[in-house]
Amino acid sequence: MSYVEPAGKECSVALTSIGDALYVIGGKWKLRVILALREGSKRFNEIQRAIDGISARVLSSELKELEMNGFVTRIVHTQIPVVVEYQITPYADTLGNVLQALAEWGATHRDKLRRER
Amino acid sequence: MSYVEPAGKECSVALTSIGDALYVIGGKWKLRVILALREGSKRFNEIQRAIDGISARVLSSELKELEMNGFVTRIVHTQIPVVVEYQITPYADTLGNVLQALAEWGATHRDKLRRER
DNA sequence: ATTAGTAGTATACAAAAGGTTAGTAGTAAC
DNA sequence: GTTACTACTAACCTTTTGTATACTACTAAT
Repeated sequence: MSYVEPAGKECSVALTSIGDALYVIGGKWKLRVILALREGSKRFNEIQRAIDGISARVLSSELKELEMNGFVTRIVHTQIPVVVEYQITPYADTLGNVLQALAEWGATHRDKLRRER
Repeated sequence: MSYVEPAGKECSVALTSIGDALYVIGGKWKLRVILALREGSKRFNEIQRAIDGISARVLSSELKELEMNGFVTRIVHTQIPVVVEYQITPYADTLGNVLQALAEWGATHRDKLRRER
């Protein structure tokens, strides 16, 4: 019973990797912001209008985290008034496979739910 | 400025699919439980011992949700004492691509973080 | 002078997620 | 008789996450 399985190591590596991934892109808004910016750079209020239901406070903190994690660049144009532009980075594109796998699985899952009721 | 982009529809479909996926497998423990059961069926306390830090209360609710979503089967052996076995279903295996994409991206992300500091 | 737009921040609150502790009911070993 | 195991559950607490509302400070148009 105090036996440790040999296959456990690879599995736990995968597990922490998955944990890292979900830590960074998990939550209610992160992927929405990334997807909104995939259409092109946007300013703060433009993003807020593009994402239904997000408040300024939450958007602000999401953008900060996304910037910290290297998904988004904040570009300040010192005009009058000051305009701030948010742009996704090439690093955000490395999420392509993840987004595709999630989108595909989510779609088939939704189909399954519809068939079941 | 009140322009609505043509590519918006496909994108929002992907978005809701991703939302559905994260709704079901998101959170701190869901994937851990699934991965723990991938090694083989386990009883309640065995799962709890296999997953470091999960409490009985949380494990219980995670298992209920996983069962509701068709990822896990609950098998009651009416012995003395009553033994309950949890088993993943074939449907849980459809998550293969998602898990792989997440694990791969998470690993490269972690490498990137290590290189940066 | 009022309204609207720029990009947020401050404060307070509500809801959801997760954690801690203790307890149930039964059996079996020491 | 005390401890430990089976599989949980109830009550309560904390942390995280999200919402609502108001506010700053500046400019430009009406």
